[in-house]
Amino acid sequence: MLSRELIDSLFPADLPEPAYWEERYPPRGLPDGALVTRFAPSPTGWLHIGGIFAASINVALARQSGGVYVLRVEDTDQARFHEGALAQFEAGFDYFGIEADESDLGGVTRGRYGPYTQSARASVYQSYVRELLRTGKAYPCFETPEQARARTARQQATGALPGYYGEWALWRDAPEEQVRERLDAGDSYVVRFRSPGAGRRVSFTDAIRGELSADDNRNDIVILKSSANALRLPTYHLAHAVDDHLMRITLVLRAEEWISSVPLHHQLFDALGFGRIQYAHIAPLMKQDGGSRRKLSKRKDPEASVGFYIEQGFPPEAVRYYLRGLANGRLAELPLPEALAAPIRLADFGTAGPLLDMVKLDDISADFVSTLTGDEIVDRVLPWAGGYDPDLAKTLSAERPLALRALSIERGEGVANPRKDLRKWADFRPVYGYFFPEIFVPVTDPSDERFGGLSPDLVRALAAGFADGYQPPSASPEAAWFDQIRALAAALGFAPNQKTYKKDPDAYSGSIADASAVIRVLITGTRRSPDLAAICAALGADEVVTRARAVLG
RNA sequence: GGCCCCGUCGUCUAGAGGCCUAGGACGUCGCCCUCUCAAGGCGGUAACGCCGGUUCGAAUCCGGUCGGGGCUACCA
Repeated sequence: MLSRELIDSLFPADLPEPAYWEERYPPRGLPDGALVTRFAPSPTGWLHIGGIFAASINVALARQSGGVYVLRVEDTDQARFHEGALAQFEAGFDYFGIEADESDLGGVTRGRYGPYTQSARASVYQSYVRELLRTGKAYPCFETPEQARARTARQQATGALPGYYGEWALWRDAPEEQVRERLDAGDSYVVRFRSPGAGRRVSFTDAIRGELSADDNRNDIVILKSSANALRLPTYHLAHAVDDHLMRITLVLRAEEWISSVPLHHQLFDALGFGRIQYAHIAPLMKQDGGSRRKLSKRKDPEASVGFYIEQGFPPEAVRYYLRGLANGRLAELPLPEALAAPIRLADFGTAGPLLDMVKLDDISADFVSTLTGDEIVDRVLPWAGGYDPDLAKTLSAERPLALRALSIERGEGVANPRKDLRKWADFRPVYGYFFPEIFVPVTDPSDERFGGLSPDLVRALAAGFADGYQPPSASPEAAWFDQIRALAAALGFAPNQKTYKKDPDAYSGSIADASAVIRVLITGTRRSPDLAAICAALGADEVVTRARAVLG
């Protein structure tokens, strides 16, 4: 064992003892059953949608049990730190309404267990590393990265298990003189954990998966990164043990890729003298890729990034509802408000990774939007457009009454079967844009394919006839308004209905549906729209006639 | 290579030995409604990865196998 004097010389003289931290971060004294949870992302870019998934579960678990939800930033990897990631985290959490009880986000520390950013807690970890060194449960290791690579290569070549253990662990029991020599030479070192693992099997309980077992860890993993770094930070494993213990977390819910590390983490907690914490490992969100499925990847899949949902303007309620249903299948069968209010149960989690189904999300989203009033929709589209479609934002705020008229067609109060044509705010322009003269692009070419292949002459005749004799919808029923199109179509040789047309296609110019499609395209620029009479009422007679004439040149 | 996790319709899942000729939802297909959509109504399609075993009886238990995913970093 290395001398106390040598070990202490490795750290600042004023570095606190572990007892200091224990006192500074006392047990929370919460009632039994109150869960203290956390979500701990790394600031390496946009938050992954899986992060929102995990964060929402953590908040729900904390809130429903009367506990606390902590947001911790794990920035121990300085090389991968991404400028702006923190702001994007904030934007993401904000969008989805996920608010931490304790965090550093926004530049303000809320909570008395902070700081909640690992790079700001370097001395906390160091106190514990020094303690581990003093008690011989850790040791300095001077193996260089090149040597480590060579070691791994040799292990692979000989079929040995990779890692730093047994005969490969050259610095595990190095004599003090040797250590001192390298230190004097100014060589950098890392600190490794002296694993007590003896190659036995261990078993443990996962809150979601139940009883699990594995080979015990016997690898002397690195716990404190190279002394060559200006800021000496720990690796994930040590940081996890120290932070989750000191922040008095009671449930560590994380992705299943960490299951393999549980034996190691137990060793670490034991060596540190910490009580073990309950783990719950959730399956990652997956993506279909050819014949197989893989983890959703931020690099390859746009829908993996939280930014995607914000840019597209998916209502957060819909996304949260969908995600909640993925967490607990039972909740997917409940109506949205009930599902969002119902408790999440760890035991109800599936253990296989679900595929993210964007079609299903669209369906949920369309359902949700159909329950909103026109005012609510405008209030949501406006801020979205402010960021992603400035022209639309301008138009919308100038023409709010028109927008409300547009959004009252076949939706809103008293409508038994509301339209479900809006899934996300980016849909607004393609679906409702034609209501606004400022952003509407008239159809001027009579042979435009949107007219369905009708002859240009017929298109012009329809347009002229409609414009010339145009009767705006009055108090009269919509059916009566449509009569003018019927009459016009009949005069131009269109069949009065589909059935008649189908019986003898050659006898007609087309069916009433074809004629009406032309009017529709003239007025809206698209073959898909709500009731024509209602649209024309919203637009006003002048605009309708102008649009109809656009194709006459 | 070693170890770990996972495996019911295309997707999310219900199912904890007989209630299962496997249920629901989304998708998809057909029909109805209809001036086009979006919907809505009705109906259909479609799954227990495979092989053994235990049992009177297995999607459910056991073993194996195949497939997918993960860990095996001074990344988390």
